[in-house]
Amino acid sequence: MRSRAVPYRPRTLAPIERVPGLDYDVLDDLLGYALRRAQVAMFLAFAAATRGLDITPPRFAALVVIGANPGISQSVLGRVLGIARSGAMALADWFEARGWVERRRRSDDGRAWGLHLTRRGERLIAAMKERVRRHDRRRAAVLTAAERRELVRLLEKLAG
Amino acid sequence: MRSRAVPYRPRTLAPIERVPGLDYDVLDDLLGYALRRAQVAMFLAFAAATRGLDITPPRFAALVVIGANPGISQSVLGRVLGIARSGAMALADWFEARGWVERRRRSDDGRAWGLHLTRRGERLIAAMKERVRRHDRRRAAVLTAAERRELVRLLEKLAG
DNA sequence: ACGGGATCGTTATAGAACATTACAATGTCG
DNA sequence: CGACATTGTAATGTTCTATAACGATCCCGT
Repeated sequence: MRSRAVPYRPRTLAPIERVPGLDYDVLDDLLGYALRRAQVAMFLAFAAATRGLDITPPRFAALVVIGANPGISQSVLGRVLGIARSGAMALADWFEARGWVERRRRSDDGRAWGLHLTRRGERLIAAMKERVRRHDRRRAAVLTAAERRELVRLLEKLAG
Repeated sequence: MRSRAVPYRPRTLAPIERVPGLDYDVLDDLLGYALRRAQVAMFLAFAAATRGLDITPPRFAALVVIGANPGISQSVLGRVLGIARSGAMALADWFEARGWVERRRRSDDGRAWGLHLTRRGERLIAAMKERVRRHDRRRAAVLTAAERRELVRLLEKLAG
């Protein structure tokens, strides 16, 4: 059995409960674990912001990136999201089926498609961006503005 | 089509590339996105620490919690990990098949099983904890000790 | 003591998100 | 021109997880 190519992405809406009286041992000592718990919390905010839209964080990120970089290829999109080409293609298909994105031939490369938002996709993502940002801010409101800035700085330093 | 019960867990070893010249738009403004990138970075450290052991973060967390709380029930384990009972059971099965964990009847509750590490499981998790902690520290070494403490504090505040 | 409702483990089923592999078409560069 | 890389695509398989249902057991109000 090959050692698998591993999972660690919140696939659930269930928060990670802090069960009173339970010993978390070394977990409380790991940055990775603290990150995961915070990420799940922020994910709940994201889910609230996009409720009923059938949007996931990767889908959201993809739409934003396509909108900000019209004509981007599926390969590059995959690299940005950290997924394989085939996955990026599935995303593009899904968007296209909904009429949010269209593929146009590129003059500079006969192999690649250029991805573009449709008018409808643009309207949608504009509204979504606002809602996601608002919820993100609201959830982060347990932090002061200075704390929030510091947190972002540390996270980016960590992400390298 | 029902709105799905959503994904956002790093399932891949591929880092989220920072493609030069690309516009990330609102993503750079979202705490959720910064968290995700940092989490992927820490996940790489975890994967390095457990290479070849067929261990994932949820599996690791489960073993640690079982070790620190002998006799814990599958339901509570599920709540701690943020997964459904059925998933916690699958985990327990997997551990048991490997001889790392055993189920014992509990005197106080005829329905529940108590989960316990076997001798072998104890040895394994002890070694694993050390390796994971070491890799976590090493990856976090881009931060000063004070920064690391502050980061953990902010993350826990955010996780609520 | 009893009866209704909650909780535990379990099983079965379904679905999403991926990776991997292979292929043809196109690009690049010696 | 020819070797080699890269693009999109299709097919396949794995893993994680949820959901729903079930019997057994517990708990609590009457």
